[in-house]
Amino acid sequence: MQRQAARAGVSWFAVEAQERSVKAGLIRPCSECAVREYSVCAPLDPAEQRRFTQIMSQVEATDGTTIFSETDPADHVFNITSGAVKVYKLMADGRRAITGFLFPGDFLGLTHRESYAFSAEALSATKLCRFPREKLENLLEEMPALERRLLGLASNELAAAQDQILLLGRKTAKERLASFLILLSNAASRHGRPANPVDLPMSRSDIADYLGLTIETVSRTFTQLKREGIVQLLDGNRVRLVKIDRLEALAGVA
Amino acid sequence: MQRQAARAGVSWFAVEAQERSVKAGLIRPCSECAVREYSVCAPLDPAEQRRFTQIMSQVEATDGTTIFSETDPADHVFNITSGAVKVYKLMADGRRAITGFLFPGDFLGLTHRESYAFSAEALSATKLCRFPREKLENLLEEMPALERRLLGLASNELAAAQDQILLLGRKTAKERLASFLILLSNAASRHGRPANPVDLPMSRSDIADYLGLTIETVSRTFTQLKREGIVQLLDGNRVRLVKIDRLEALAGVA
DNA sequence: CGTAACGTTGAAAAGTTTCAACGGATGTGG
DNA sequence: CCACATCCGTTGAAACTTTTCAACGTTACG
Repeated sequence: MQRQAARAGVSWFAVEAQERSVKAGLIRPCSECAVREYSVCAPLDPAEQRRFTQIMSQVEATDGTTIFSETDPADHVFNITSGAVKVYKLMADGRRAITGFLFPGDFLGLTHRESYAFSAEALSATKLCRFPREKLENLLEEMPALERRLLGLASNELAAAQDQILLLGRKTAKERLASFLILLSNAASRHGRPANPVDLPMSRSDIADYLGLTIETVSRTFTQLKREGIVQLLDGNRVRLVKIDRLEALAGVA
Repeated sequence: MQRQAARAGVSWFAVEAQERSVKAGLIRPCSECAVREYSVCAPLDPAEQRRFTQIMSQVEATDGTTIFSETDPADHVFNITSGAVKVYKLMADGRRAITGFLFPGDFLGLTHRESYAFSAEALSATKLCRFPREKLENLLEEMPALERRLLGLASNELAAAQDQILLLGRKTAKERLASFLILLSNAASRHGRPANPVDLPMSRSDIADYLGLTIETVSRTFTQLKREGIVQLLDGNRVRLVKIDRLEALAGVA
């Protein structure tokens, strides 16, 4: 009856991220923030890009730092510059579902609600660009191209969420893990990192809460894939995908 | 190993929905389409609303009609006028996950991809307003207020998807059904329909594929809730929520 | 009125979880 | 520098929830 609650201690302390307000004269080129690098403001002209970067400040979070909690007022939108972030929802008894992992270039906190309905925590040392929501919305009124871009990002997130719903609703543990490894591999190559020995910056507990399983099942399924020669577990939390076709078949070509 | 495949025959035949192209002189007031009624074009002035309705045509679908399939090119966006729609994804072996149920006022098919990555099927007699995607996008360039509205809708959909991820990843069968009944009840009242004897326009099979369960488990869980006096099963596929506080507790106040 | 589709119920089977123990890595304090 | 505690991942065995297989009753419909 009582399902497993999150075992990892959850960091509830407030954000302690360093904040360095960016003076007009000190704004680094856009590549400092992920905004240009990942073509978020590609549709903008230089003057617009400048206005965009002027309302932003930079924030840092170390491993385990809570960036915001579900109940916090949704005052800011973030764009990840470096590092990795997990996004999750909690139940009253501590059960947790990780709804996604975010990497450089991804937006975080886009919502039209009073409060974020989810929490975000850094997986590793992470840098983010932070935009006051109100100022961003004012800017969007003048820059429809940027708004279109955000709408596109939101629709991609929605497609990813639907894939996750299929995974959680209908896939076996083995299929879930296979899907996860392929997802991570694709995300890595999309961000210019090695796709094959894929890096797992998150713990088994995080993987379990992402796949709707327990850490034991995740562990057992890893060893199962290993025994079948489908993957190799390397040190440094990396996994070599040996039989990618087998993995893809298991994942249902996700 | 082999999980249950969808048992219901899936309609793969092409859309046979009647299409009545709307001549300029014949455009009914916006209330005919859900656009004004649900304030989609509230931010628009009358002239803009008129342009908006001019690119739209009306489509009807009967119970079980496939509106589009996952592989279809994403040429149109729909807005539901009346009826109900289920949105789902299929695996190669027929396993199915219903990612959502849509009701009048909801948008359908908003994506920035080549093809819809999901299928949509009418649950009952349904009327939709159909917008050619290209024309809609052209219009959006001139009407940023409408775009902001769509972004808001997308972010709501995303929040709903995350709730569903928590449900599928971490809730028990009983909690899932409780969450589902409360969700339907809230959706009904939001659309001006009775909230308490809540109407279930979908089959047990649909509910099962939405909750990541089997039809048998859904059925057993219904009788369990009935035995505990939490709900009453009425005829006409309606359910009376007797102990709403118990239901909400089970759902985790979703 | 018969047939098919849908929903319910029972019993056995399966997959996953829970409980428990162990090993390795990491970090801290004596 | 080592003893010790802690955290994380792995593995085993039992327990449990849900699924699978099967049968039956009801409803809808030709």
